[in-house]
Amino acid sequence: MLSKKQEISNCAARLFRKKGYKATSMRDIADAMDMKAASLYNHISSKEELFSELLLKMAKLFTKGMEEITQSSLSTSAKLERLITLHVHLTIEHTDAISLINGEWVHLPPDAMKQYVTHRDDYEREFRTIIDQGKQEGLYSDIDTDIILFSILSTLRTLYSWYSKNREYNTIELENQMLRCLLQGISK
Amino acid sequence: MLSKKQEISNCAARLFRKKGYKATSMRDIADAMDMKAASLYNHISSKEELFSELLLKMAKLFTKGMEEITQSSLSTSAKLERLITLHVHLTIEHTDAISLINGEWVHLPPDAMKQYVTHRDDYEREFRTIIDQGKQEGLYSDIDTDIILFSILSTLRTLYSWYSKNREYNTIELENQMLRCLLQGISK
DNA sequence: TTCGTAAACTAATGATCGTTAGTTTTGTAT
DNA sequence: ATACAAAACTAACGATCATTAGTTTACGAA
Repeated sequence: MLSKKQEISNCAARLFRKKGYKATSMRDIADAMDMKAASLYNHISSKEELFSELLLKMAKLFTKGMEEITQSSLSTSAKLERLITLHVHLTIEHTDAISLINGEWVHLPPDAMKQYVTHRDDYEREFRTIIDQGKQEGLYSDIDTDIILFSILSTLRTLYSWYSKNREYNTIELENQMLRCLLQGISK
Repeated sequence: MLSKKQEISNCAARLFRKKGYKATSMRDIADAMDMKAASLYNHISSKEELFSELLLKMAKLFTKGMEEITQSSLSTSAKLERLITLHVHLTIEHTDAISLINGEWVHLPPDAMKQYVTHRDDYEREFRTIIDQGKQEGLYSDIDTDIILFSILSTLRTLYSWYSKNREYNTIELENQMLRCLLQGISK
């Protein structure tokens, strides 16, 4: 049984994704919850906080996943593979909330924005370190590290969109295809 | 010398990208143009139309580029390469406007939305056809065509973001790196 | 049954939004 | 200089927004 606050949060995530944060009114959320807008404030403190908590929760999940991977004794190539499956899993479990990390994060209030950007920059820096390490080990081609990073991340960050239209896809098979596509490329 | 309307359009694109369509007020645009909001209406007819024209202009540029490629006598692999360089060129020339195609298009009014989605779906269908053709010719691996398409498109559609932080990057070198990254993958 | 609290409601507030009406300024052609 | 149109301005409109205040309802513990 989900708490009412959690229900509201899930509901808001779905609407924020569909209509955007600014275009989603508290009345929209209330309607979807079958309540009046004012009643929402018995459970949440503001629209901004509702939104910030959603995004920061996702940022922390990524940070935590990254920590576990970097602190492991896995090989470099296995670390990169784990990063990819981390994205796949979080996408499947939090499809709506994860959709907000691409564009809607700009609507974060200043304080949450700072925290969010810190999480994001840290994450990208550690991701880049793993790619660089792999290049040093001779695993990867000499394409610009930033381009590799951007290419992989943009695919992983947009996966929610593709997944929403292909929910029946087998999870393990999806992981497998993503790994092949991102690591080996499409050419034979 | 740009027309005032074109100046407003460029200005709006920049603000829509930075703050989002809904969060950008006519007063914001007017401030950036050093005018009063009401004066904008001597040049444009509404905020919605300003936005719709921006997005439909981009959609049509992609449709036109795709037409030229599919109707050419290039080899399948050359067609795919041309598609990638088409994205690179349009990204460089219309960085702000192109940023709107990822998420902000949901704010299009119904009529423009229909046109936009038609352009987009047509484009993706033709893109998919080229990938399938390449697979038949034995050029590409047997990864799910939809996953290949989604992976390439999400990278190309997010290029504007990376390019904004790396404007000094040599265009030809950028194209080259994108081609290698998207076609051959990162593994050695 | 009664009491107390959690959570719903109605109603209203001030702010901001896109847009219009009406007026004044600016610049150009005669 | 005069006339005219383009384009700026001020002021205001009705709508919608997030949020608050005050009130009523629902419900479990005593």
